[in-house]
Amino acid sequence: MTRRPPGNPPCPLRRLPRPELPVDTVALARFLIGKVLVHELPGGRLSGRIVETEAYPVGDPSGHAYAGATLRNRSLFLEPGHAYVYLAYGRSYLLNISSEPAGVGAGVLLRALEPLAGIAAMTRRRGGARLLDLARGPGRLTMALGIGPEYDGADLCGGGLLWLADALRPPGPLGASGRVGLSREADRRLRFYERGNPFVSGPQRLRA
DNA sequence: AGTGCGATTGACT
DNA sequence: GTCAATCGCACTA
Repeated sequence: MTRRPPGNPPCPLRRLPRPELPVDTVALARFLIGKVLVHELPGGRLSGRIVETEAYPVGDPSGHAYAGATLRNRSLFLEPGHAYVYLAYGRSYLLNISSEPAGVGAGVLLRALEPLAGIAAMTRRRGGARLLDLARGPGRLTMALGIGPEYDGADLCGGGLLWLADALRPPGPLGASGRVGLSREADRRLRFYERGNPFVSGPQRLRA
């Protein structure tokens, strides 16, 4: 290992500018695999490599924007790269990244991260969970990185504390499967993941 | 004002 | 593998 001068970040991370994000929902879901989600906190940086996503495109009856904009889902109608955070089952906050042009409601759910920076802090936030379980699952991911409802509507391409970085290395081959936990549209292959990555969530039958 | 229901998780058989 | 916890939101009356 090469020694670096103190104070330098161990890895160079490049912020993803909005023009580089695919506007199309499914394209964005595939694009995000391998990219890095970063949360800057006073205690240090928390980050993880995105290894699993799900697309909720326009016209999808399972999508939260399907019935039109409401106070809850309005973040899905923002330009690509905004956060849509909502509470599921009264206990877990789930993070989506909006897609499609402004005024069109669609997004991509982040389902799992491979932890990179701040692993000790993430482990504390997750109550001492094992490394493999730190951010494996959409609710676990937000708990590990300290992402809550205060980030609903935040611009991840806008210079804030929560942001997207380019991949440190190219992702391996992508797998595709049906989405997890849906009663409707379960057959559509809108879940994407890095094949063989142990940090991917989901039932075994969906791993393939 | 009341009701039903999740894009889940962790504990338990 | 099964199952209950938990609460904001959308919808009905």
